[in-house]
Amino acid sequence: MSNERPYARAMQRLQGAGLRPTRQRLGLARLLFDRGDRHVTAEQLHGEAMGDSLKVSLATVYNTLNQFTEAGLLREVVVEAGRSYFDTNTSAHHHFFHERDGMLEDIPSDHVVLTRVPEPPPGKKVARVEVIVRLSDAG
Amino acid sequence: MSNERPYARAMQRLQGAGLRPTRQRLGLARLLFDRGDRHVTAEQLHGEAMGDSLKVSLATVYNTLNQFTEAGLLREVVVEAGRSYFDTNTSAHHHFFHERDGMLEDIPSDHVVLTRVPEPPPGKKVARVEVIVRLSDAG
DNA sequence: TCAACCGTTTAGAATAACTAAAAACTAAAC
DNA sequence: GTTTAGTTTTTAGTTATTCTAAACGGTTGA
Repeated sequence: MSNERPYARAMQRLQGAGLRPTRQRLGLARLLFDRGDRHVTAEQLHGEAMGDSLKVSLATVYNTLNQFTEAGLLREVVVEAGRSYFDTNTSAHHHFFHERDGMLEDIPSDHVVLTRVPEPPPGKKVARVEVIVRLSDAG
Repeated sequence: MSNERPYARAMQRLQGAGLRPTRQRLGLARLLFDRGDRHVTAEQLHGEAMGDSLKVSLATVYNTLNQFTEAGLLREVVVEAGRSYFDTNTSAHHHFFHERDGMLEDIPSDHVVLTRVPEPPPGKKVARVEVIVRLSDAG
């Protein structure tokens, strides 16, 4: 149904977030959100955009990813020094991190149960609890 | 008792890790390990060294932190893009991260209980489970 | 319709964190 | 001491990310 208007969904997302639908943003939004849950780095996304003949600079990719994150369309996940992943799944969930190849993968939410969550210190509140399960090759 | 030989402990640690006890490494080890549990960045530690009139270059601080980490004396914790913390507590434990000022703090281990830990995918094993509780100012 | 204005967006330049390589130095072994 | 092997420093990258100034595009008024 949305074959005729491939940008319709991306457009809606941008409008909902109060971001102007520019060619670059639409293109990136489509790459990000029209392919199911994804975990991308800025570099990767830039590469995909090039391959998709969308002209964007890497800086714009960073700007866009940060704006999307700010707007709540993405979530930034930091697992390794010097590399940020952006996750299209913004609901509460956790991650496997494959140390060998640097891949990030969602953990189905019911597979982690935190029975006890620590009290925040006075004057502070818990913004988010993040669980990262680091995986290595089985011995 | 160790007042007379302030470097004795640091010396032992280095020897245990098979690292030559040079002036820089001894000085840094002392700053790191003789003050209880700490979470430092390379920049911070370099600053402390300077203040302690220990001549070390920033590159050496980075090298040393990485060597100590490799040797199991430290653990690297990544919570924010573009900044690594090194934790002198290498036992299994978790962290509060204060988003406002970028401070990292240990969570007493019995304050987090993971009832269910996810199965690793086939061919993989769990190397480590990391819980980060992000704190913001209470509304 | 056109032009002047003005906030927004973009992309190249700049910055910060970190690493690598080569030369200068130190510690330990003989 | 001299040699050797391991360390530190310096310098020069590299990489991820941010800054900024110029280009864009939409809006208003003529």
